Amino acid sequence: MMTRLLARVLIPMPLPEPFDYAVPDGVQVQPGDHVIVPLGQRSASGVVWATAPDDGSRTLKPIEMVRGGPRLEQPVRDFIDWTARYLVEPPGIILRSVLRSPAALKPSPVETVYAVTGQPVARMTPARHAVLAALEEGPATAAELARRAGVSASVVKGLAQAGALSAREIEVDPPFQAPDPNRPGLPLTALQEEASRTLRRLVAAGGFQAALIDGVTGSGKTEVYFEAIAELLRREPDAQILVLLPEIALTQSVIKRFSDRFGVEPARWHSGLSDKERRRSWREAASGRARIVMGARSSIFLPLPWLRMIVVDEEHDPTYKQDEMLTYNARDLAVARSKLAGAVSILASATPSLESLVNAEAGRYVHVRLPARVTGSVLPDVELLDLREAPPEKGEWLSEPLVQAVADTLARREQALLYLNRRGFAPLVLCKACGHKMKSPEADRWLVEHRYTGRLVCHTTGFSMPKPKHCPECGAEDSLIGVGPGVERVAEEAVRRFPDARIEVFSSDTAQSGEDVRALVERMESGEIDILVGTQIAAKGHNFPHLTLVGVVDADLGLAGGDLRAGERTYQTLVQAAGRAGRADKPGRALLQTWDPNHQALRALEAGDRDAFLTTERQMRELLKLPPFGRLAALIVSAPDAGLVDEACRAIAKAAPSADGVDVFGPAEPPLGVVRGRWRRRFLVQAEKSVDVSAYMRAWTGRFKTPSSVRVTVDIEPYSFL
DNA sequence: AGCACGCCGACT
DNA sequence: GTCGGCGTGCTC
Repeated sequence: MMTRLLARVLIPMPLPEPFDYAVPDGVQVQPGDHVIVPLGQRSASGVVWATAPDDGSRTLKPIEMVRGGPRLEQPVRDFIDWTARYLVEPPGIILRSVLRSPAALKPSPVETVYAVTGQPVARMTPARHAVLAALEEGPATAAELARRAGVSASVVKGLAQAGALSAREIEVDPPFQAPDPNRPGLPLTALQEEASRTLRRLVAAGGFQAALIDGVTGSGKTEVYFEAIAELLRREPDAQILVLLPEIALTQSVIKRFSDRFGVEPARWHSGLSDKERRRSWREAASGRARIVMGARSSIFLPLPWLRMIVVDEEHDPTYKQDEMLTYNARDLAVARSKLAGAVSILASATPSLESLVNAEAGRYVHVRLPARVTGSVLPDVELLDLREAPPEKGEWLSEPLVQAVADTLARREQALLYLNRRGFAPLVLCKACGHKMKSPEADRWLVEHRYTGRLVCHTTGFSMPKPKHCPECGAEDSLIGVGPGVERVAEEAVRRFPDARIEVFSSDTAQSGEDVRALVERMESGEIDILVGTQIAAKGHNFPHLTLVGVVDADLGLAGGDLRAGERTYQTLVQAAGRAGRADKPGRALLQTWDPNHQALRALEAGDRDAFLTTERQMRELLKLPPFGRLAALIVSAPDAGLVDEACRAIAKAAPSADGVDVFGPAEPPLGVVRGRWRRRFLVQAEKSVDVSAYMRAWTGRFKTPSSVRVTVDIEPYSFL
């Protein structure tokens, strides 16, 4: 008597748990298999999570069919389960993040390509000749050859029939080549060699290990973790390695360095991939054939069955934290995933997060320090410019000492960067007649004036409108004026001050694609630009050999506000911006304009004393039991009107479980009180380190019900909270 | 997430 | 009289 089986199937939808289905006779399924199952009135795709004997106590619908495609292996399924619990989400939501390319479950489509056989052609015609000439560029499909030769595809077929061409089936999405760990890398300095030896030992030890590479900009962190990758590939040629990078703009240079070191292109993964690239990367990753994947934060969800190492480059970068759709921090998930898979985690940064530093100090992470710059040049001199002593003219933003420093730099035929983390022309537009402030219709935010496009733009929602001629409040004509500086206005001032200099603006508005960024970076490298006025995007990872002066227009920006990490983030950004100056053989200078020259973060930067800054920052967090010395979570409630959200919040507040070592604050109005027509409120949960906040949030969200128009989301370890 | 069911307003 | 709005609930 054969015992019947049931399969627990996880469906990529917000269902609370996997659903049970009968396994039909003669059908074989294993955990990880992709299946089609009936769900209500329709069919859904899902993944077998477990199988068990079916005792027949319930009538189950049968599995409709087993699909092919790379099975989701145990470590991947464990990661999905763990992440769902940690983020307080239904597991199906995490599965949906993993199955980002449904087309990749099918094998790659094939196409027929033709190559010359060398056999002489009996009847040569001009058309046939053209095709043979076109083949000098290499084998191609009939359609492609016909296009190249300007003839019809039947000429190609005819040549194949005559034996002059051979036909071969190839995969449209070809596998990635295996990287070669034994190619010589760049020569390492003694310090890099020592760091790389530490990491190689870590790899050799096997199992879960975490390391923090803590090295100043230009110290060669990349080369050091490349050696750890090489060591792993020498030991386990089938191992998979995931390299997380903060954003696409940066991946170009790192990918190039990777290709130079390992002789092949890595698989790539980010939101900008075409369907075809996405399908190829996903399939190759999931099948285990792609050894190296380099990608943005969402690649933490790729199904990598033989994952042995995760590198998180620029681990402190706030873009690892995603706040839309699913709220997660890819860096935290990376460490957890390594632990589950018995893999190595390598976090790298010039300005590590306090969380990682504390982990390193406590011995949970191996601390690898790289103090020197590879090129031998030192970090720039950092000087604070006290704006109280030398205030700029009204309506201007560059103080006299900064202007003088730029002039000196230009006189030496070197380059200057003016850094201001504000896009557009002016961050606020108000009516000089009535004082009305132009606000976004969908969010409680100021509209930013963009003069290049002549529009007012909301940087939160993307809303934009032409700048109106009349004030919408009082009707006064031409009364709307931009207040405060953005990069466009600073560039305008720079043009006024330095009419002969070649000045360009570098922001996400002027460089929208990776292509634009590359072109701008090239112009800067080749010396076609004298003064670059840039936002955050200009402060990251580019190597400009002739850049010797960085002027930070507003070093105070970002120090205000109730963000826990504001000081840390400002410090990190300023170190990065300052680190742009003087990379090759020329020493650099960084001038920071500030109204508050006694601020700790700025003083520490001026003294080049990271430890002093970190020590006070650390003490503050320890005292207040904030991360990493305590835990935080937020509960965000939103609804289409204010009354509804307040009513829901009253019920939610009442449902908060009381627990030892847990304090609940709120509801408060978050910085973005209204987003896309939805009113928002936020509860903040502060707990002791030993408390499982995810479990607490799960218990809480299970204890109230809200109408369908009210949305409740959980944010574990929120980044900004006010 | 989808999809059905259900209970109230303006239409051939 | 019905068509259709979207609020509520269920899907193994």
